[in-house]
Amino acid sequence: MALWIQISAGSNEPIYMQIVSQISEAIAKGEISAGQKLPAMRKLAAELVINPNTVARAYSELEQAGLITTKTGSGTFVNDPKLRTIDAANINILAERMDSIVARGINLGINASDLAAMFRGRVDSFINKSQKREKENERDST
Amino acid sequence: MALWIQISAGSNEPIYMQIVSQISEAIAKGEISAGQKLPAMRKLAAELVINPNTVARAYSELEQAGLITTKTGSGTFVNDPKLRTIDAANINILAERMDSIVARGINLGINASDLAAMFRGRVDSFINKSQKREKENERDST
Amino acid sequence: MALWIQISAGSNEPIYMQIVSQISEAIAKGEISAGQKLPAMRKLAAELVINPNTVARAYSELEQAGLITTKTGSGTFVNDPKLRTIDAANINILAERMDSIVARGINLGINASDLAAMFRGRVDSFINKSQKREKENERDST
Amino acid sequence: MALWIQISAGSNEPIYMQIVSQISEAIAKGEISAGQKLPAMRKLAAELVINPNTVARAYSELEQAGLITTKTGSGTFVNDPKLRTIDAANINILAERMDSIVARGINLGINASDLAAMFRGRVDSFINKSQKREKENERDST
DNA sequence: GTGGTCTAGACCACA
DNA sequence: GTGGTCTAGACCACC
Repeated sequence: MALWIQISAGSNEPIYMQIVSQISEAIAKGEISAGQKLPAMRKLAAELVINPNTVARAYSELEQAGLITTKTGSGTFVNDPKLRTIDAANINILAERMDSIVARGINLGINASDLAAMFRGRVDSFINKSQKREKENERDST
Repeated sequence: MALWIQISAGSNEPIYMQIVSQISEAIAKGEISAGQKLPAMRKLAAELVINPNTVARAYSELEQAGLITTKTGSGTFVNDPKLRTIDAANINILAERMDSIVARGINLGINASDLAAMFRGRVDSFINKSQKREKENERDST
Repeated sequence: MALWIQISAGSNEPIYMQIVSQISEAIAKGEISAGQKLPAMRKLAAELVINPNTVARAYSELEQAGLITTKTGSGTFVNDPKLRTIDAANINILAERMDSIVARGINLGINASDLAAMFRGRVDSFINKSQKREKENERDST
Repeated sequence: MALWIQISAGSNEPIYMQIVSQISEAIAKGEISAGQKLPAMRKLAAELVINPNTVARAYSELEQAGLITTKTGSGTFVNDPKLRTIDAANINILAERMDSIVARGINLGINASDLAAMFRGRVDSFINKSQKREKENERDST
């Protein structure tokens, strides 16, 4: 399995947080199963072209959250996946961020339906990329 | 009109950003109309019990976003929305922020159409508030 | 490469603006090229014997102008000029600044064609410096 | 003679300074001659829709510079017009401001000849407005 | 090491 | 009264 982690340098979200989010959500969704070995920190750092300390911090946060365990000398492994639910708190945060974007768009003079259409477009392009990636992965593993 | 701005000290979002968001949303909703004077920096700072420099920074961001104009010695005023232009750079920034939200939503396990519907809902509630506000203004001025 | 920035304390122009002007002119002339790292805020502040916040403000203005990008923890870098877009708002601001100069020149008694010629001269000298710089860079990299 | 003073609210130059510049240059050019009465401060303030204190400050600066004299109860009068020359200092300031604009334009991606053409355009539009105003003045005085 | 945010308090320029 | 600038110094987050 190739690495699905994508970091965006321009984002406000710190790099280590992007890694934490993506790994923890992948675990929650079952894309990574219990007992599976995560990529070595240095390899991951090399692949993402970031500082190894940054990956170390991400793994450390994940371990503190109880999601993974590092065994010195052999690697880092996924713990028993606790089931996650879409909780109200996360939805609320998302809604607030959406409100902020809506206000910004309206202030820029974009009308309501254009704004919604634009968002729909971003969602679609996101889905398309994901599917493309999945196909590539299938082909790679064949 | 009382002051509607509410800041939460414990939040991850910096104080000046909370002010920026709330004022720009208020402008987008029409709660503050063009030409209206914003509270004086020092007064607002005193009311929110924060440093005047923090308010100054928020106002400065709003000015650079083209939403307000400061006239030294007389105050800070909301710009005419007609003066605002939709330029490519701003659209791109908006698109990036949308992408970030989409990724977050998908990571949370929300499917694509639910996400788009949710956004559409936020836009609609935004518009409804604006229209309600307009009606009240009409009634007040009658 | 030594530090070329020179600030004059007695000037009417605020210090942070002097820094903004000098850096943005240096970028326009190609004296600093895309991807290059600017001096760290605190180091520059120490060298110019001013407060780090003043440098921070200058860098912040440059970032909002789209000329540089700051990456927390690693530094501040000059953007790729190709990423910059010519939008209507910026053109309008430029036009206003030109109008201000024209009025000033006319008030000083300079006639219209002399004024235009003078401006043309400034543009040419600007371009010449850029080209000279490019040639030096070519020779250096040979 | 109508009032030729034009103030621009959006300018960085303070209003009182704009008045000082325009009156002093008008005196230098002989558009206002010695002994002539300047408009009353309150009338000028009303016409320009600004605070009377601002006009008072401008007149006060002009008096301190020895260009005008206020006689309480009768008005403000132009002193003997000292001849002014276009001095090097002013030209240098103008050149610096031009350089700043050139850098900004180049940074925005505008090429050299477009930039010069744009400036030429602003000069022309300035001249046209002046001539139009002169014609109106002629018609008014007929 | 880097930048980001905030405070406290000062002085100035402008209307 | 208004906003604009600058300093000194603190604490935090990130790489």
